[in-house]
Amino acid sequence: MPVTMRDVAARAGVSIKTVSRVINNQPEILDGTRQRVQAVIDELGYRPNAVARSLVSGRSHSIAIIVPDITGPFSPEFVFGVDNTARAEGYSVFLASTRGDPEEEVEQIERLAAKQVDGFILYGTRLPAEQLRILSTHHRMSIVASRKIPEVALIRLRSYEGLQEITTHLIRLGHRAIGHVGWSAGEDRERVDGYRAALMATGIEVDPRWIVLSSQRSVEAGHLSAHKLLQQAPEITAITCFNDAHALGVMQACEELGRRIPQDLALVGFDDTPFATLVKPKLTTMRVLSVELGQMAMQQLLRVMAADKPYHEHLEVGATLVIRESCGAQNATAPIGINSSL
Amino acid sequence: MPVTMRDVAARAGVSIKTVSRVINNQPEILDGTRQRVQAVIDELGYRPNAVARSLVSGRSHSIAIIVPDITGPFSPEFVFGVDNTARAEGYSVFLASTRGDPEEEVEQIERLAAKQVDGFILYGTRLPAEQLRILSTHHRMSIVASRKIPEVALIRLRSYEGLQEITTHLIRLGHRAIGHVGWSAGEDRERVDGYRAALMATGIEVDPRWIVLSSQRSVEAGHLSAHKLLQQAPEITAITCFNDAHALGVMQACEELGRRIPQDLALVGFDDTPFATLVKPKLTTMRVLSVELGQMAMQQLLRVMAADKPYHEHLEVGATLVIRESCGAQNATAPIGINSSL
DNA sequence: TTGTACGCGTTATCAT
DNA sequence: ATGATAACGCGTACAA
Repeated sequence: MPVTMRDVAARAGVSIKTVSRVINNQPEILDGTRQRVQAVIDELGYRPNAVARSLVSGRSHSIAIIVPDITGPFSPEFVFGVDNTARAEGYSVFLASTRGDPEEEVEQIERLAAKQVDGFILYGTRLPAEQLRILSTHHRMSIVASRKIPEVALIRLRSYEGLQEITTHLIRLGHRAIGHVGWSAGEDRERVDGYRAALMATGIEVDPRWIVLSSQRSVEAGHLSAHKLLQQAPEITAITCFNDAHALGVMQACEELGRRIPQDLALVGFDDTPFATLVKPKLTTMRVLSVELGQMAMQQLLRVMAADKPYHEHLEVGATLVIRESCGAQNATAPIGINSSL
Repeated sequence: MPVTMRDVAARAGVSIKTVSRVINNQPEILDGTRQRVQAVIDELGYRPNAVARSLVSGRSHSIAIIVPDITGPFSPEFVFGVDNTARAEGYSVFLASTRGDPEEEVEQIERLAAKQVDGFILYGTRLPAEQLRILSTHHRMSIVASRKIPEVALIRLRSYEGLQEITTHLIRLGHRAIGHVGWSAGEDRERVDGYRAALMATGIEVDPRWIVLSSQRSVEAGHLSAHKLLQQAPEITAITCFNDAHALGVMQACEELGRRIPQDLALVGFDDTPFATLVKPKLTTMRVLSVELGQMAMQQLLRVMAADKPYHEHLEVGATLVIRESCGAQNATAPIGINSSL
């Protein structure tokens, strides 16, 4: 049914190869024939079949992004960044959400590998390091994570250092009993660990009651965790959070409990989601440049795909502390949120 | 380099066709041979090449979602809904952001059509109705929009009726001078028009000064529009908005101008983004079930793809008024936001 | 039950 | 400069 090169060739009275030359702008061809063939192409509305091309060339000019949850805090921005760079380089983008299920992650990789995608970007993968190393030997991929994963192409988000910085900031403001509303799944515990490290570095012993972990990253999860935390450790004067969503949940809980922020309790988030500037008090948090992160990941993947041997590379990306109102910092400055557009 | 059916066949001492039968679970085969072949498949780590399959079958088991902006207010949820249903049906999903550029929209469709995707979902397309009609004859597609578009498979979001309902609600609360902070692009003016219609139905003449349109849909755009609106028409006592982002911008402006919400000014949004319940006062808005919308679109596309002739179908999806605090309704109830998870 | 041979639409290698 | 023909990896008549 669709028009093929053969149809064009027949109609133009030339061979298939000549049509191929015209399509691919190859030089060895008379201007006359080229124009004649081009005319037929336009007339018949011929469009090259990329699948047939892929079969021959072995390259699909498609890549895949695997994310746990596209609706997550900055997945959309990340995907946007990847998508931009990908298209600029002539790649189409497959997107797959795995709901944080490691098995589904593997399934999707298999399925898309069968479709001959040229590369993968794994964002916030839940797979263990060893499995990622093996996958990296079978498929070209760039991994974006907070963990350190050996022998892969990785962009590491410095979450650990981020929470270290946040916590240290609170310590400098005079806080000693600092709680953490956190999250954990698989090997990813960077943020809690950064929080712990900062306290220990100052010689403060971390009371286990100060930490409440959840397997969710929603506002509601933060809300529940905060209630539990403030009940079992009422002495705390500051709370660090896994992300802004958790922080917002904490704010709700504080309102219910009558604890004022920042007077009675200092609070900091992580991610600098658009919410941060829209709540009262404005949320102190760590800013992550997600769009840029996506661009970096795609660029790294391009290098991985271009290399003819296994290519490992570790890049690190920091998060910057954005001091607003919720932490009660004296010299509070309030930068304009870059994520403020819906 | 990769293992092919031929390799498996040779190693197992059978023909290619026999391997094919094992792969596709066809019955006419001895259990003995099946197991022997399967063993070789596992041993060699053979994986079928979906590209070659596509070339033969003409079906790619891939579909494409085209959105103006993946980071938009409910694009992620929509994509999530599509993705879920798609995977359940064995489809992989291409995603392409067009930044609202109609030309890029067409380019992406062409590019992905060349890759033989089995269908398209166009979400919030900026293309004119006539062009969409033509595209629908060339490609299987489901279109999600607020407009009415003839002769295509469409899921229409009842934005017009939504703004009608919102505005009527405000009129019932006693407001007469009602403004609109809006957006327009291409043929899509449903929301302003719904607002207008409601006022006119009550016999209120719409003062042009009451309407400020912007080409952006960000908080910042709403902020600017609100300043302009309140300056040129200070008499208004209520504002309807294109979306929640605009409404948040209006809130910022009101704070700067010292106009209290809802006492001095009633305010309503549209979309019921997670923000809505997190700001003070909580935002009255229209809820759109984006995930479900995505599922519907994919299901419609499945019908379009299954049909052997052009298949047109018009579905409509409403938005529900969620009354919170910002509109100053007496009998305010405050449903729990369903979008509250980050 | 199993195998042979051809076709899917394109690119690439050789001739001419 | 152009063309015949063989791949690419798989499915499918049709034959054995």
